[in-house]
Amino acid sequence: MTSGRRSPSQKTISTKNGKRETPSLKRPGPSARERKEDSPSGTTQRLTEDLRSSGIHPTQQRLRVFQTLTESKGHLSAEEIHGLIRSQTPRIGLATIYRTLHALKEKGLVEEHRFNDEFSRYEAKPAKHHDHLICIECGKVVEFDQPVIEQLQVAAARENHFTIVSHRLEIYGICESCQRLRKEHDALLL
Amino acid sequence: MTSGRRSPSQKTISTKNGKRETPSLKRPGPSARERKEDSPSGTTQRLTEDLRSSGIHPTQQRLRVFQTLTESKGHLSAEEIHGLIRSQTPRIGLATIYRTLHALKEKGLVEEHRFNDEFSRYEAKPAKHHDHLICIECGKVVEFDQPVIEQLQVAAARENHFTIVSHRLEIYGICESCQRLRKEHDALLL
DNA sequence: ATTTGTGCAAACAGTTTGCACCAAG
DNA sequence: CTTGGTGCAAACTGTTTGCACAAAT
Repeated sequence: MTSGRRSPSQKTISTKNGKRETPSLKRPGPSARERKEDSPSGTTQRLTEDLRSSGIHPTQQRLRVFQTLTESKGHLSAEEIHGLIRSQTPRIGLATIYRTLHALKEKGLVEEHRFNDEFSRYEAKPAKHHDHLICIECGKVVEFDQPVIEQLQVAAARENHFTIVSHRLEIYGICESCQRLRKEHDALLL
Repeated sequence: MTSGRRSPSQKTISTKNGKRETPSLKRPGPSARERKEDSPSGTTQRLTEDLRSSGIHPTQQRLRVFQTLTESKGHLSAEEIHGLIRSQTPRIGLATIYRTLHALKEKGLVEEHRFNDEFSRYEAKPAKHHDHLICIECGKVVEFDQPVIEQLQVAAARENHFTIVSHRLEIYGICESCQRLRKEHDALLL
């Protein structure tokens, strides 16, 4: 009971509505390739180049996904990314988001996280590795890094004859504002 | 394409077979409460007590789940637990496994893990916290503990004004035998 | 008789896939 | 024309839930 599965979408969209009625209104603009949209000028170019040099053909959609991840510095779910992009470019499929994320992840351009036991969240891979502090009340995620951890893991791995590929340290706790909320709440009960 | 989703069950059992045909063969034995089965003598008693003192009414099924987790020291998925129990006690539902795991987790008797990005795996909560070393080739999990990590996380949390509740450190790498396999494989290519 | 737990099947939610169509070389 | 990418809907998979029945008090 009270199984709190915070879901990004409230309900499954009843898949019974538009059954390929008008496959026409696909491309409103012109060639649709040189459009820079309304993003900060040079940024798009750089991202495009990043994709290309990673062997990912930079289509509009892929660029949008990558861009969304780099701009909003948070840890977004696939559906959140979908929603954000959709608000500007209506016709993009969730499947494309997933396919793109898969490719980006494979090429090392994004990282996938599964905090607590929720669905996957993605972030553009940062220059230097960092770990996460997650609030179990509100879900807030704070990044931090502790270079010493790197050495510790080497020791642990060596003892067990493992070759390290990566690591993941997540600290679960209660953030400052939630602590405050708790205190207020407790005060009311006394 | 090569989307490696290692699944504990190959296929969904086509839910079209037994539609409540014979709700009879439920309880083969006698009162079915005092049965110790074939487990090491005193063990069952202790586990029963553990459950009871945690406020979980110790039914046959719950006991079985808990017992399976404590005996097989590994990190089992719900379906694996189901399979193991089923081989001795045919009629137990997967839903019961999940409900029990949920209860056990809530009471702090088991821990849930989601290594890599697979399904959940469970382990009986050990006396002292430990972390995991996971082989990305074969999925083997080795436990280790690094008491120093405890201090580091305290520091990281304090800086960010978090109250620590728990942490999770997973190191992904390649285990000894898989390293050997790789070398052999590489040798063949030269 | 009341309460609690269970098995089963159906529902869910996140993710993946099959396919017809679109877009670029 | 060929190749690869996309949108859509359907399939899949791990997990949860509704419900009728069973077990224990």
